[in-house]
Amino acid sequence: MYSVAIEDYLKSLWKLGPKNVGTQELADNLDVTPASATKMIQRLTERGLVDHIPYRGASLTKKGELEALSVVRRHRLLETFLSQTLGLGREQLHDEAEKLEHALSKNLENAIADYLGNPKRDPHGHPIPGPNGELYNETDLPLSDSPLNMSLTVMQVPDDDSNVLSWLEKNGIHPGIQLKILSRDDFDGGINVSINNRKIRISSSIASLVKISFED
Amino acid sequence: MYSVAIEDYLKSLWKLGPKNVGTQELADNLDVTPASATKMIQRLTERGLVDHIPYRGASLTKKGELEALSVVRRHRLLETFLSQTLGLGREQLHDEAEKLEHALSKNLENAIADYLGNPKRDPHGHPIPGPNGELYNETDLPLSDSPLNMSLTVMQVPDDDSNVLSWLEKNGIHPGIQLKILSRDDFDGGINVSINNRKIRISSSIASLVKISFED
DNA sequence: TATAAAGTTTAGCCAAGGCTAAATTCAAAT
DNA sequence: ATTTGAATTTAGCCTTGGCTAAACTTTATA
Repeated sequence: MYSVAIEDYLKSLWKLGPKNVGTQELADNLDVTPASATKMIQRLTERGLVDHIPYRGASLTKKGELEALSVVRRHRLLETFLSQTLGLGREQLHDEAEKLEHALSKNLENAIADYLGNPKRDPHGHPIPGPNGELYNETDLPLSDSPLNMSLTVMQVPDDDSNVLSWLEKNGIHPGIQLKILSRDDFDGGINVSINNRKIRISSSIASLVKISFED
Repeated sequence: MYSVAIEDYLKSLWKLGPKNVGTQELADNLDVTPASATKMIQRLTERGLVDHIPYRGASLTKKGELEALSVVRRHRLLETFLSQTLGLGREQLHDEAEKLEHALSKNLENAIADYLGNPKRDPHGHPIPGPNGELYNETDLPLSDSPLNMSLTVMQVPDDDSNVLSWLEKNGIHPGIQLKILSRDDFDGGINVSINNRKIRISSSIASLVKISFED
């Protein structure tokens, strides 16, 4: 239905939203020039996928959002599928799914969802939109500003930075793992956590990318 | 590396080869106009993927053939993978693999081959080229001109005609099945075969698409 | 052998999606 | 209030891969 490029633009707008997204920010995210982004925004606007106020930014229409969620669903189902079947590591999943997501038919999407038992999260803990774009209420919080000395469960890690992912994996941090924040460095925001009686220091930039919940 | 269009042209040239392929035949196979095919043949020739003598036809160079075999390998590995994991029917596999094959990285190709144990044939019985384009000697013969009253093993069915495939499936004909030709209609070439004590008539056009061997 | 038909190529057009350079608009700071 | 700089848009170009219509080869037929 939609081209690879259009799907990529919608996905980026969704990731950067729901606020109005600037041309520069979008262009950076897609690795194109601002001029290219402007042109595409105009095309998407014509197709009713995007609302655009010149010089003010762009945001997805309902139609555009649904299409974006469909891409995100395919992406996350693929990650889950590749993880379960081939046992790919979390740091490999994103790039592969990024390519395959545009070539996944509705049929195959359904077959995979079925095979996996309609999972609610992918291997990074990111919620998988339902077949009609349903996305359940997100309540996970950044590890960076969670309270000390509570038992926390890691719920989400980033999916698109394989360096960060490799570091997290090496230190045993992934969805499902329990940890406790022992102390916080007031200057740089870094935290000391304990995982299975090991102590690890996590920089604030990484900690802000890890989401936790208080449940276990 | 190569675009979807280029990969499709190489694959078609490979399927229609190894003889010189006419512009019309190629265009028909790809559902484009002859003029478009001509232009692409010229581009492929410039890239050293194709040899072209104007008005006489085109054929793959060694480089082009290797690239084509790489696409075919991805296609057949994907068919095998989707069949094994998701249990898709033979008549669904081709179209899905057709889309995904262009988005499959070398890494994923290897992971899938590994997972499957480096299979030599796909679910239609078609040989899967090796990672460097190795294709083992093809000795299977068309069912249409096989001898009567011998125990034959079905080795290959077509992959790209879901109607034919559905008919074959409905009649229990797929790779691995044993059958015997009871008689042949001298006028239209249709044959009467017995499969598990059932008698079935197979038209000559379908019989020419089914390949058999004498081994069991 | 001359001509018609079939197949192929060329010419010129189009849309998508990039780019650079120049013009425009908005916002921030004098 | 003006100016300056950053962000955005426009203008114009490029490549890819389609298309149609017209020209050109080759092959088949009369």
